[in-house]
Amino acid sequence: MTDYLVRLNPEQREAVETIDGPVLVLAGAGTGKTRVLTTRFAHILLTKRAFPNQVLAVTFTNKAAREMRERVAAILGSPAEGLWLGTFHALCARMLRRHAPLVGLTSSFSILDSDDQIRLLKQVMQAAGLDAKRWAPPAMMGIIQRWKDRGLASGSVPPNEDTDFANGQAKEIYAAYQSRLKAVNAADFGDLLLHVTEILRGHPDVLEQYHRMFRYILVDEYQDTNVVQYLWLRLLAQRSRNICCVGDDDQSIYSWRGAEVENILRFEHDFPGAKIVRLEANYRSTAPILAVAAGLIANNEGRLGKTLRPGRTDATGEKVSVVGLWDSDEEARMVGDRAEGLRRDGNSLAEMAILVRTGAQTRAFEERMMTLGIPYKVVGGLRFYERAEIRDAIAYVRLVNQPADDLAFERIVNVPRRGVGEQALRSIHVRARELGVPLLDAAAALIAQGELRGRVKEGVGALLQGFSRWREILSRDGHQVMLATLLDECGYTDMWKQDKSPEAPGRLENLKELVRALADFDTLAGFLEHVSLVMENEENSQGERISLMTLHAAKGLEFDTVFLPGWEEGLFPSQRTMDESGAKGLEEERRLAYVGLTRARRLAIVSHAANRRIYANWQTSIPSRFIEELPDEHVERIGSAAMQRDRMITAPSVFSNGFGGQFPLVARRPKVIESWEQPGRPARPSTIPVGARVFHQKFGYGTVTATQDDRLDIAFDKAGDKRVLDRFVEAATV
DNA sequence: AGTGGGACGCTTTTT
DNA sequence: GCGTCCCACT
Repeated sequence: MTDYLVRLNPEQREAVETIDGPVLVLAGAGTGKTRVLTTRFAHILLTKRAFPNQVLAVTFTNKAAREMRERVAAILGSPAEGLWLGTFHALCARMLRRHAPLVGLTSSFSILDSDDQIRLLKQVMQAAGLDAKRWAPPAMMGIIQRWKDRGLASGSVPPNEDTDFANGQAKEIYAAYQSRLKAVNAADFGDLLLHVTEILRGHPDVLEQYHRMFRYILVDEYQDTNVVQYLWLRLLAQRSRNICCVGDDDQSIYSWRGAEVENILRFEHDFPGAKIVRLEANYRSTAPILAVAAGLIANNEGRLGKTLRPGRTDATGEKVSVVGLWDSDEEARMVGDRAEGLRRDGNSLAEMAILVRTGAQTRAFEERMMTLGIPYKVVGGLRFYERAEIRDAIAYVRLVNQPADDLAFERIVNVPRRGVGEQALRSIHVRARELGVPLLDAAAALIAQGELRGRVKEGVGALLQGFSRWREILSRDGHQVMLATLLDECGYTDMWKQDKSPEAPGRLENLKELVRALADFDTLAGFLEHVSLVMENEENSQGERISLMTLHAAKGLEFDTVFLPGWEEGLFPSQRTMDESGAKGLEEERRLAYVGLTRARRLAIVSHAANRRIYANWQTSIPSRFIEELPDEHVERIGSAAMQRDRMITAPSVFSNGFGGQFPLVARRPKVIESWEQPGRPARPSTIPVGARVFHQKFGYGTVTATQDDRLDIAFDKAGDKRVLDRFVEAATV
C-alpha cells in the first residue's frame, strides 16, 4: 500500500509526507525532484486527503506536465483524469475561458502566437506615428511582456518607468495594444496570467470558488516563477496555505524572461512557518563532476545554501576535462572525434549531448557531425507549430472557427496570392472600421457593392465562398476532412507543389502531418488550444543520435557524456548579459554553467577555443573565468587555459606578426593533442559521379564538383561549396 | 502586384 | 552568415 514511500530517502520522504502547511523543497540537480513531486501528489490522493480535481499542480513546460501526469498515473495504477495539472499558461487559459467576460473577452478568445503579437503591435506603433527603424516592435513587445511578467496591467505601470522608449509613449502603446487585443477578442501569453490574476483580485466570489476547490497546490521549478505567477499562486494559496514549491535557486536561469529568484529566496517570509526541506543527495553524477559543479557555484553570493553530495556508493569517476583549442573548427573536430571514440567503445550516441550557450553555435557542430557521419538531432530549433506553412494552415482553421479573427485573415488573405496588395487590404480595413465588422465581413461587403474588381474580386470571392463551404463540411464530416479539403480548395497545397525550393516537399509533408494530428482531438477548439499552448516538436525522431542544444534547453535533462564547448569570456559568460545585468547577470551565467555540468552522469568535457568566427569575422578570445573557478583536483586540463592565456596576452611578442606585437597573436597552430585525429573510415569509392545533380537534406540542391572516396565536394545552389559524405545526398530528380 | 537585390541586425527562450 | 525587411524595378 505504501511501498511507494519506501523507495524514498529520508529527506525525500519528509518532503512527501509534510502535507499540511507551506513547504519549500530545495532540490539540487539530480536529487529526485520529480520523484518527490509526483509521489507527493499520489500520496495526497492515496491518503484520501483530496480528490484528484482538488489538487492544483503547476509546471513550466508541457513536457514536465506530461511527465508528472504519467508518473502519477503509474503510482495510482490508473490514468489520472480531471486533474488541474498543467503549465501556468494552460491552467490560466482554462480559468480565463470560464471568466472571460470579466475582462471584456468572450470565452472563445484566441491566444496569439508571437507572430500575431508583433504584427498587432506593429500596427499600433505605426498608428502612433513611430518609426519602426528607430523603435523596433519586438523591443517594445519585450517591454510590455516584462510589465506583464510583473503583474502590471496597462493602467498600473508606475509613472517613472521606461519613459524614453518610443519617444516616451511606451505606456500609451501598451494601452493601445491592449485595447486592440480586446477588439479582436484575443489574449497573448502574458495576458493569460495577468487577466486571471486581476479576476481573482477583483472578484472575491470567483476567488472563493477556487479556494474551495484547491485544497493542495504543488509547484515545480519555483525558482523560475515571475511576479505575476507568484501573485497568482499566493492568491490561490492564501486560504489553505497548503502550498508546496519545489525548486533550486542555483538553477535559476530565466531572469531575462522575468523570473525572479527572489520568489524562492523570500518563500519563508511570504509563508511564515514554512517548512524547508533540502534534497542534497545526488543520484546522477560522479563525485568529481559534483565537486567541480559545487566549486563553481560556490562563487555565487546570495544562495540559500545547499551542497550536493554523491548519493551513490559507486560514484567514483573520471575527472572533468578542460580542453584548450586553437579555433572553433578544431573544437568541433575534437568533440566529433571524442564522440566517435566513445561510440566505438560501446557508448550510445543517445547518451551524449553538446550543450552550447547560444543557438548559433550549433551549426559548426552540425557540419562536423555530418562530415563524420554521426547522427545528431538539434533540440529546440524551429518547432513544428512555428513553421510558416503550419501557421498559415492554422490561420485558415482559426478563421473557420472564428470568422472575426482579423489577424488570421490578414495572414492568409493573400496566401496563396490572390492579388490582394496594400491598397486592397487598406480598403477592407477602412470598410471594416466604418461598419464595425470583422475584416472577413468587410471584404464580403466590398464585393457585394462591386468595389473590388478583377483578380482581387475573383480571388477573395472564392475565398469567402470557401469559408462558408468549409464550415458546412466541418459540421457534416468533421474537422479532419474539413482541413484536408480546405488546404486543397484554397490553393495552398498547390502553392507548395509548384514551389521549386528545396524546402517545399518537406512543407507538404508537414501539412499532411498536421491533418493527421487533427485526429487526436475531439473538437476544433480543443485542437486550437493545443496549438496555441503546446509549441513543441513532435517527438524528435528518437534513437541513436547525439543531441545538440542550448544550455537553457538542457535544463531537466541528463546524459552520460556532456560536451560543454565555447567557455570563453564574452561568449560564456555572455558579454551582453554582463553589460545588461552586471554582477547579477554574471551570477546567472554561472548558474547556467552549473546547470550544464550537472547534466552529466559520467563524463563532462569543457572546452574553449582561442579563435572563433562570430558573424563574418574571426575573433580572439581568452578562456572563460569559469574555467579558473573549477577546483583543480578534479579537473584534467589539456592544452591548459593558463598556457593559452600566456601565449596570447602576456607574451605576444614571441611571434612576429608585423604589427609590432600590438595584437593578440594568433600566428601558429599549436598542435596540442595529436590523438584527436582518428584513423579514417574505410575508404569506399562513391557511386555518385562528378557533375551529378544531388539533393541534400540541409543544403538543398547542388552539383558534384569532385569526389574522393565517399566524400563529395558539392557546389550547392544556395548553400555554397561544401564537402559531405555521399550517404547524406541523393540523386536529384530535377 | 510581384520579384529580386542590397542593407541591416542579430543570436539566451518558453508558454 | 543568415534571415528579414525595405525599396526599386518590372
